[in-house]
Amino acid sequence: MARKMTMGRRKIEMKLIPSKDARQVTFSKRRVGLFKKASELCTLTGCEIAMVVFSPGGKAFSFGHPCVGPIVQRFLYQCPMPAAADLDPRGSIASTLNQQYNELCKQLEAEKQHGKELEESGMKCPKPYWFNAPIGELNSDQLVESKKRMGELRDKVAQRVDELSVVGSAPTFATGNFVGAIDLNVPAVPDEI
Amino acid sequence: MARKMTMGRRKIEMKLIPSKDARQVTFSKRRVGLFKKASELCTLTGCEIAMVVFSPGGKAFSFGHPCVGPIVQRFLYQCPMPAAADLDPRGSIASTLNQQYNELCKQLEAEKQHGKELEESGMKCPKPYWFNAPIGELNSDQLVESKKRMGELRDKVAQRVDELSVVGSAPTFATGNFVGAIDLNVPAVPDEI
DNA sequence: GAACCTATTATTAGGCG
DNA sequence: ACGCCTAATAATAGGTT
Repeated sequence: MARKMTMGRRKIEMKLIPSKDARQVTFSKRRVGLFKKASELCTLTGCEIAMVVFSPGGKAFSFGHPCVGPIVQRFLYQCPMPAAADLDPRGSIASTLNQQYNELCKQLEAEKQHGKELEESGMKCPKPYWFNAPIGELNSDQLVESKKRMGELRDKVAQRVDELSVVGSAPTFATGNFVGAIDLNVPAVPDEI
Repeated sequence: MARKMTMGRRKIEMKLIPSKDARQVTFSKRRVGLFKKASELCTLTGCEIAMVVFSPGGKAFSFGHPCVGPIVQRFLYQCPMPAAADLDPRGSIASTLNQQYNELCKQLEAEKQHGKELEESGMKCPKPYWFNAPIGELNSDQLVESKKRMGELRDKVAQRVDELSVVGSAPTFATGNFVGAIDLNVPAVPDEI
């Protein structure tokens, strides 16, 4: 009876891998797996995916089906055009943004879930007015939450300003030169990782 | 002895799923799996990922860590782009806000790693704000008004972010990212101004 | 659609060359 | 870095609710 040749796969904690070296190994392996999953999703369902990954070392990888640029472009500038809005004033913008919002909720939930195994905080934060709460009265968790929500709000404000600016004036670089090449498993920036 | 309750997982051909219905099911399941994989890669290795997915039905989903826009911009332009100012006349302000936002993202990530994030005190789904109305439905006066109020809100957010930054720990991250029109965090129900 | 279920397949952590 | 190996974990096809 042959002895076990390897220890086999082992469960790992879902936190930043301490060893920089092991981190790189895991990154390489999992990046391939991630791209493969994306590729499979495309062929199975015919969807379109654009993905950009910056390694811990700052090296860029990208996956695109059919290619990164157009998809990103379509995502970023989906409906700000008045003409497009006229075609579907409500559905287009609302439904798309709504999907994205739901996704955000999912991500938040997932991350909350991860925090469950750690301490609990029993904090209450009963505020419809978290926005105006005196900072001095916030505890640690509330502070964190407040930061997060301010960040989200900031993001939305930025987007809204952009949208309003575009509508209010002429769209600028919507047709500019984007990266149109098909990048598949190819580092965009040759550099050390 | 209980009989087999299900057929279990079965191998499938790696080609476009014929049934439109089954395709949608597979898309939904695998999209979640893909995003989870991406999330894990981020937490394990500290990398940054931006992903945009258009479902076979044309709906947009996105994943970003810490957020989609800056990563995409960084990929497309590698450095701060001058043309971005065209999108927003108040470029400097937006730039400052964006930088602060990136700092907050980093801080949040760091604190999350410490396991200090948790709690779901009702911030799962932020209430819709007055500025959620689809731009396509706004008339000229509403646009002007909306712009004005967004400006005010932006200033308030900036102030708030400053306050939180001072209270929080030291920020890091020095990349000159620039935010365009970004995804995520858009309240579900459109409202009127 | 989403959530749960379970048998099965797919992925991968840890080693080693 | 790349590939190979293996045992163990993770994802998921097909169902049901």
